[in-house]
Amino acid sequence: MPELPDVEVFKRYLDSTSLHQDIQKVEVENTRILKNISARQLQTRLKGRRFDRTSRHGKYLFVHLDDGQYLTLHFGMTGFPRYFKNDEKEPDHERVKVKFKNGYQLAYDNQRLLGTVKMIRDRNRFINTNRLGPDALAPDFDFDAFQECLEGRRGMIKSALMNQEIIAGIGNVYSDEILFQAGIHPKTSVGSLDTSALLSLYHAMKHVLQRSIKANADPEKMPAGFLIPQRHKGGVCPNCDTPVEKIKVAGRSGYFCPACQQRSED
DNA sequence: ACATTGACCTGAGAGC
DNA sequence: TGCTCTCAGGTCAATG
Repeated sequence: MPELPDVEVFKRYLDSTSLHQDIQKVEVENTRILKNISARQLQTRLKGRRFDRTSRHGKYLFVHLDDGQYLTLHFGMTGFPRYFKNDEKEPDHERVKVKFKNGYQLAYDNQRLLGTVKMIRDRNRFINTNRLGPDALAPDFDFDAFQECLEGRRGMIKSALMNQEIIAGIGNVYSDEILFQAGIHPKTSVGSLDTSALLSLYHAMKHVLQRSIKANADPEKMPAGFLIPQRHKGGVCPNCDTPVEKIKVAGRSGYFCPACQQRSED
């Protein structure tokens, strides 16, 4: 699902396909995906412009326009971008198409309609009003900042990792992987983690996210020793072959290895 | 102020 | 075959 590594891969995809081209027109197939803007307004604000560069914060992708605006994309659970020639076969669930003068288009595909396409003028304001925490991979998000974010939290660590107000970018799948690499049970309460546990959690977070981007966020290309390819019924721990267990944490299905991720007293 | 739960949304897959 | 049920999971509003 589009979490930080997936969105980073999308970002690089846009960088290598969609920058510096004149936008000819915009077609909106489903307006539900648009949040603060009508289809007509979106067209007006994009037509004749170009994409200069992109940036990412957590699971949000910002496409910087040449006039200072930002096309802001969130992919929900099933969203992805695709750049292709106008006469090629379209993806199944195109919601918004940005057509360039060169005969190609950038399509926003999203089966389940839970994502958003917005136009904004102030990136920092957007991050503040949406109460997004620091991006998990931001260089200045160091261990001290990480520790500070989790201070005073009472819930379960898996929920905290997935909370975008605390840290931006981690969702259900990668929170499982991070906890697995750190050897921490998903239901461990945040307050019961000591400094050494927090330290291994922090390093696991950075390592898992960076390594996953390198693997193109593709489960089949994940390094040996990753849990992600085993996140299903019948999966086994890559370290000890113990069958993985599935539990509900805050309404989400979490997978973990009951042998490698023992629950400490809390 | 914080944590948890249910609704939103669509299609795949299970079970009968 | 075809129907119904469950599940997937990011976010937000409602509730605890």
